[in-house]
Amino acid sequence: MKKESEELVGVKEIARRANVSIATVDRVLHDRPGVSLKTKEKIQQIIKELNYQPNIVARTLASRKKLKFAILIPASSEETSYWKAPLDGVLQAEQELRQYGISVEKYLFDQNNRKTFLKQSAALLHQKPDGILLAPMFVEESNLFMQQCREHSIPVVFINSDLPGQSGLAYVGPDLYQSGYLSAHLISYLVRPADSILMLHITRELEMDHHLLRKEDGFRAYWQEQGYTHELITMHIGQTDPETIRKHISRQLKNPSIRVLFVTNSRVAAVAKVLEELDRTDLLLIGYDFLEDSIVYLKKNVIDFLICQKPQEQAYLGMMALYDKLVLNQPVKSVHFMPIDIITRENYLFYNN
Amino acid sequence: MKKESEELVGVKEIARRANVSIATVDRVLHDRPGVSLKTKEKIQQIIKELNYQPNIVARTLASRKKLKFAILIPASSEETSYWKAPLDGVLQAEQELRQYGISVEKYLFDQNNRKTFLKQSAALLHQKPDGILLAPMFVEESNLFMQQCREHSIPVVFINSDLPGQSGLAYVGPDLYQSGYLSAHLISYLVRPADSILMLHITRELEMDHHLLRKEDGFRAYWQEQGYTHELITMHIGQTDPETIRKHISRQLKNPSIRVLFVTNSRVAAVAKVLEELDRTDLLLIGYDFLEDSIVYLKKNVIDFLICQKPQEQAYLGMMALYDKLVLNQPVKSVHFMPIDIITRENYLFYNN
DNA sequence: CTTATTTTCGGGTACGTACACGAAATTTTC
DNA sequence: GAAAATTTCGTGTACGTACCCGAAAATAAG
Repeated sequence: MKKESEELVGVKEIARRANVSIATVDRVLHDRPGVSLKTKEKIQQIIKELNYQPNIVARTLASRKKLKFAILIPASSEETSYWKAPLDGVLQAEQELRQYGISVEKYLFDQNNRKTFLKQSAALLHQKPDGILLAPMFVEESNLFMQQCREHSIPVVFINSDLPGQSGLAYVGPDLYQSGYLSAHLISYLVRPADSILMLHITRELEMDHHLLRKEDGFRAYWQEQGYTHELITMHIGQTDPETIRKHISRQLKNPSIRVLFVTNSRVAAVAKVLEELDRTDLLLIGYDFLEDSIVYLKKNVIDFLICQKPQEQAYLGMMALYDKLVLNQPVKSVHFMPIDIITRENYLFYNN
Repeated sequence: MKKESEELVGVKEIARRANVSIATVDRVLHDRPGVSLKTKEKIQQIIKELNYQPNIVARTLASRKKLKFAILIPASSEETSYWKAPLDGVLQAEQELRQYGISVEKYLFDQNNRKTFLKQSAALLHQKPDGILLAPMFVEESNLFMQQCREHSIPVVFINSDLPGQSGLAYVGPDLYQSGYLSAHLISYLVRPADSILMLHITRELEMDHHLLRKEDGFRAYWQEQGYTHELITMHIGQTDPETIRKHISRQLKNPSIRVLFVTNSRVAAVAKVLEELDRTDLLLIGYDFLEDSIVYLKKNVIDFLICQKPQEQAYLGMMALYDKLVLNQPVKSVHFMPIDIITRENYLFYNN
């Protein structure tokens, strides 16, 4: 608890006290060679005494070396435009960071194709960026990637989902468990005693996206805590084309007790389309993310609730965390959970994705 | 959607194109006199064409005029040390903002005394700060204060509670309604069919802190939605000394059906003390805020849940919102809700206030 | 038309740090 | 011992903007 109220001192004052030039002080500050051990120690002593804090503004202005950030996230696709929002957040951050001399390299991969992840991650590392924003969709591949980042001491910020057991610089995204838990809570209002619930993981990756499973965990935890006895049918649809989805769902709906469908990602729009075609809009449908397609069905009463987690802000804040760390040299919150927003046809107009 | 990818241009480039000196360009940029209408228009035209964005870093470094922020929040008191956390957040922000040449004037008032608010707010305005962080504890007085701020065009950020019907620059704090709603949800797990619930507003101000009432609204909304029929006893204790609190509570506890106590602010510690003295720690107690006193009772099992809303971060983020607006000239989120954290004796050790 | 006044403008320095370059001091070499 | 090599250090400029001060141009006053 030493007093922080010392007047702002600069290199000039340090140089004056040490009877050297500011260039020498600067060399010590950056641990550059060309300073005798004796004067180096003297200067370090004075720096400590004065609790010198470099002026970041001046440093940024004068600094020649420009930082380079890189992002590695899925591309927005036909299947889902979800990833457009995070990309927008990145662009917003890029806009603001440009005047600090920071450039942003964008590497997008196909979230249904691990190979593209590997390829893009290799290309990214080849650029030797100073900081990375990563959506770790594939656990194994991401772990390998993190390994390499650690070797190059490049800080990594996760968004959208965490990487279990990996310590990046920070995670900015939903509390997936809570998110599933909350969905369960919502659904508990809608469900009647004898109803069954169909939980749908729609993703092409065989080893299901780990974050979907964490949502399921949260969901089941709530259900168990409440002691509910409704039948809970989990289903993984590995093909994401409309026909396959339609086929699987219509088969399941032969079970007349199913009255609630819970889709664990943004593919809820595809399910809504199917329900509409099957003329089963009487079913209750809950899913994720604020996509245009989904909003259409929300308006039409096919989708009942959407749960959103500010994807754009996730990416924006993730980029800013890199800036805080690498430019301002500030400590960064290691976990930043986004709010869990509930969207209905009553409030979607006011929602800010 | 014009492309933003233009190279970064500075005043120098503008001056070159306009065949004038950078000083003249600067005068136009700051709307200072001494430029003929003709050249002024020419320069403005070029500025627009180039989509010139001033370099904030250089601007901050060169700027002579230092910004002054001011805060107007309750002082930490004997009654509750709650307000220590927001003050810490302010200090943290001050530390970071100092190198941008920003100073922070602190005005603290007694949250039990409207007069001190008036006095301090007058003193504050006399300083003519460039931005204000306000905890609007007293509705009427705060409205008056906001009026004056508007006249001087000083942006104001609210923390802790919003000011209904007033439009400040931003609000950073809890969603009070949701907070009460969540409390109700928590309590619904604890309560048994025949139990009564005692809701306690402990505050000296006659017109109860409006934010307590909003918590009550949220609470009652949940209760109603669920169709619960438990007796819900609301009580306002206007004296905050231990004896009065003890007297009121022990009187109420004559009612044997009361099994759950919900305290709508940090005075839950005082209630816990009473329950301990009365040897009624069997009662369930839920309250607000992560204060040392309360944690003691949480550990001792007298308090069952605490609900916290990151008071330190509220203030920190509020200050940074002023910085974003006034220095970076960036748009600011008008509402920033804090997470609603649930603290128990199992997880309090890991909580970051 | 000359002088005084006002308007318009440019040169130059400052902000605090980074770093190139060359000068001075020291050490090494023969 | 001097010359060469090396180490150590200071001077000066740059980053992009703000703003002082004085010069030049335009206008007004006599």
